[in-house]
Amino acid sequence: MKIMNPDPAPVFFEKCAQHGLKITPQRKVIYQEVMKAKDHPTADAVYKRTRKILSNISFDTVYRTLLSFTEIGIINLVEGYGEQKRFEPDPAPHHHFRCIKCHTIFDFENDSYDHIPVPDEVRKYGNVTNKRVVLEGICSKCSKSK
Amino acid sequence: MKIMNPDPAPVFFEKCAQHGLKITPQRKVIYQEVMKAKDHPTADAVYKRTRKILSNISFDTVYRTLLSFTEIGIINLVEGYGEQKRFEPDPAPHHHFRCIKCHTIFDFENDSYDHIPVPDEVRKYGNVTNKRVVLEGICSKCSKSK
DNA sequence: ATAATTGCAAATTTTTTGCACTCCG
DNA sequence: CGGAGTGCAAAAAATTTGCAATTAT
Repeated sequence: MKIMNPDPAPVFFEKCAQHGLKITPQRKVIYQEVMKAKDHPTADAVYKRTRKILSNISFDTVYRTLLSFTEIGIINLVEGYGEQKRFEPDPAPHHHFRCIKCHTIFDFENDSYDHIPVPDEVRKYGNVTNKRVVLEGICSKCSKSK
Repeated sequence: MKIMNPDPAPVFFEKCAQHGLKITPQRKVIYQEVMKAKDHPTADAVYKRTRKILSNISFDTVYRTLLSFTEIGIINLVEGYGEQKRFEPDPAPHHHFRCIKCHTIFDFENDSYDHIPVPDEVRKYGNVTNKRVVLEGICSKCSKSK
């Protein structure tokens, strides 16, 4: 027998319980689909993927659920330049190379970047919970197609 | 006699000439206003400021002009999370502390951040033209108002 | 002269809000 | 049962596109 919709990881249930979010079939599917993503999907992309499983789920539910997940720290938002929101399912610390033409974000890991010190000066602004190095430039694909 | 609208800095004329952008009164005013900004204004904010000088300028002109300026490198876009675009008039290399609650961006300079090396691994993605460290957290104002 | 730019308007796209119905706890 | 969550719909906000009149080179 094939398992069609295995339950999400325990962390999902924990986080939801911690923050008083109810477990619904929609949320389970959205969680699975967004965590499965290798890219940085938009809400619309997640919506399209979830529809293959829950054919009558609404975009609003997906959109609001992704925002909820972001609030409780299950996923994150990644930086863009005023385009659509993009979600980051990967919780491991990592850094970004962003193409300024096509807006693709390439993830990479770098131990020394992870450990850059927070300047004292910044402490006055607030409490740093996240560090990321953003490198920008033109990706190889875009520099070819000219 | 009072100088009402002094000409923009020479770099403005140079950059425009370099990229074939024509010098128009609108562009001169938009340039002056955006460069004067101490914050990271939205197009709408720049529009409101330019209207005080050119009372009949349209939002579209401001919006498109800011995008043009971004393309030719007079100003930059700063990273956000899918909100409105925000423009960065400061050309000096600097880094950002972003409040994840109110989305305020605090600029800071840091020499060692400026000089972090680009990992070899990243070269395969494309050519890096810009480096920025983005620190995220909750700003002191937001952590008070709770 | 002529090609770029502007202003206006409309069309898209993205995000937010309201509300009745449903369902989880 | 009661409040949180969903789906539908509409509203609001932001961005993009088309075009005729204007203007810089």
